[in-house]
Amino acid sequence: MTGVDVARRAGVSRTTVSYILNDDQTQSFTEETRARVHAAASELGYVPNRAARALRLGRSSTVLMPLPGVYLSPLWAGIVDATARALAARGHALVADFTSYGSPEAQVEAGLRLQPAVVIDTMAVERRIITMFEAQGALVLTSRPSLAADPFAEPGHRARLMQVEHLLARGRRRMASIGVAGKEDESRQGKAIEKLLRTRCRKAGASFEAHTLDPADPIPVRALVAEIAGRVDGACVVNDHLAVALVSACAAAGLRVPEDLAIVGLDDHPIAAALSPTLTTIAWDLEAFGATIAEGVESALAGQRASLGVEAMACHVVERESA
Amino acid sequence: MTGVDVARRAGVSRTTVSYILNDDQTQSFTEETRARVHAAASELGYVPNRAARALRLGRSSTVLMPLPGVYLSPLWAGIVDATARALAARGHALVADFTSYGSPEAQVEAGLRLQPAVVIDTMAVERRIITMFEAQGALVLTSRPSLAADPFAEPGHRARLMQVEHLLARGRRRMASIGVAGKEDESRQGKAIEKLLRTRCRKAGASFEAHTLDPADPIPVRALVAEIAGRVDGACVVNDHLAVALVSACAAAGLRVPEDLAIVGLDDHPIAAALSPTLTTIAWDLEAFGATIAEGVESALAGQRASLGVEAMACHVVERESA
DNA sequence: GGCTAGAACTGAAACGTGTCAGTGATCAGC
DNA sequence: GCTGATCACTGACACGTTTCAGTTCTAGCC
Repeated sequence: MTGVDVARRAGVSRTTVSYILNDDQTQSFTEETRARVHAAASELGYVPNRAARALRLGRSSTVLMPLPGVYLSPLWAGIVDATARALAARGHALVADFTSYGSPEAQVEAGLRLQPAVVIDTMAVERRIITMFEAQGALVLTSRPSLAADPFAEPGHRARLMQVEHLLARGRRRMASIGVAGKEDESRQGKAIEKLLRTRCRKAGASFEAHTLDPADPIPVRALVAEIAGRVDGACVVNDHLAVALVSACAAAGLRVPEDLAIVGLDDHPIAAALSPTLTTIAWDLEAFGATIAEGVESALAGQRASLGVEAMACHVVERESA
Repeated sequence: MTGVDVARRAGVSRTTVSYILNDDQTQSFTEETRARVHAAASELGYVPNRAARALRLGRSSTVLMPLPGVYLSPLWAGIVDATARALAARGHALVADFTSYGSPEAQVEAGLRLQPAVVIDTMAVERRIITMFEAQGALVLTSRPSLAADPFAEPGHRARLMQVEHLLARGRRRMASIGVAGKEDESRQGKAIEKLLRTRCRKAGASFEAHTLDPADPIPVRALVAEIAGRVDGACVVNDHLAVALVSACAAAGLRVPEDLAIVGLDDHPIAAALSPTLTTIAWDLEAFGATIAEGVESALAGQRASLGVEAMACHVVERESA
């Protein structure tokens, strides 16, 4: 089923078919011709050949999202899900590459093999990878500039603050923030968030302490529980993965949740709802985020150097048993 | 950088470049010409245009793996990771589609938009979706036939059996199997596995009972713990998600793990290692699996109706604190 | 020397699009 | 009644690749 078949069926030239199906505004056709072409196309189940179109236009309709190493988090799966649907509605195909090819070079090579029209930089990957994509001539849509402009618009900050607000509203006044001991980028972010939360606690007359942990190792989590038991009554944790480990360590240490220690997680990981006690957490509203990315892709393709407005990523408290 | 540039630089025709770079066995060239062409290609950093090649060949080099709704499991991320790397080594690009488009129709439409050379049926999606891909003319590589031929070669069976063996070896003689209340396909599999485990327990002189749960709801997990407390001393759970919920419910009920109840999970979810007590589980060896899929893709493209030998997916016990 | 076989290479035609540069009508304006 | 503009539509080319069907040249054979 090609454009020729549609043209023959509608009794027009292939050129006409192309103009009409692409809704070219510079051309004019009678309403009757338009209808005939559309009818013929849908009767024949015509779908434009992707390869031919890409060849002619010099770019594919593929949008690439490199995300190596973040697959542990259902949050990212949710982001990808929402983005893919928003892009699909506009005729683009999102390819999320979670694969860990080993080296950044291999990652970029594998990504470039798809010859994507746009590469989305979600800040989840090393900056170096993005730079390499740009060096190879890929069109990159980034969220970094807007973050630099106003770091506190960053969703991570708002979500963590929401945790503290929830704990304060529940009467907790001896607060701890628990993060992961991460890479440079993350820990810089971590410092900024810590400062934000500390300020908020001080304003509320609450004490505040910050801790960082290696999420792969349960031993420090247990040590932390022993350390803060009795001293702290509210903990906001950087993600649900770590929060689950914390809840579990509390149970093992005989610390009651939420009576002795209220715990709020982040991301609404599916396991959070299955835990005993069930985990109170912050969930993301991803639909709007996906739509924002799709818009960014459109304007990037239109030639404007657009950046992502991640401010659009809202969140809300999911109140369960742990806080 | 096109084939024309390479040809000009090497002083040969475009045709020659194509034959040599594709290593066409039906043509002959002097070693010297071959070397010149390869040199020119690498000096210019020539990469064949994917769209042009797809247009000419009538198929892309994209391999699609539809996986809607399984993103909760890091297991699948691991499978995709291994498969993508194996395929990348052979010049294919794997696209794993985790997106939940709502309807199977939308899923298939989005998948077809990529015009993949091969669609991989991993049994994670509804059979109906696969049928629709086939109806649209896609080349489907399936693992179902081989399973039908010998269901007990299926990895799920071997892994569950391994759980029971581990518990038996630890002296447990009052066994429970805990699965999820799932869809038709899964529950049929569930019955087969249940039978297998029951037989094994009987042979060892151990008691056996089977339970199924809704993984999204913690209440039945707690009810189950209350029910089996004191009666059962070993539990093998269908996945780590549910196993984490179980460990957590035991702690809340005051049941000691592993002393009162030993628990073995499945999949080696990253949270399993962070729990208190850490979760003993079964981990998959995914590298070989990825290679098997890549081979299947090659032979499917070569025209042989190949099926996947999922028997290649081996597994092993990861012994931690819970059993 | 004439003939064939093969080696080494090339010209040209597709694959299905998008789009520029037309073409023949019709129509308003003077 | 001519001109120029507008409408409705089309012919033909280009995108970069693969591959069929040659073409030239050399070597081997009787």
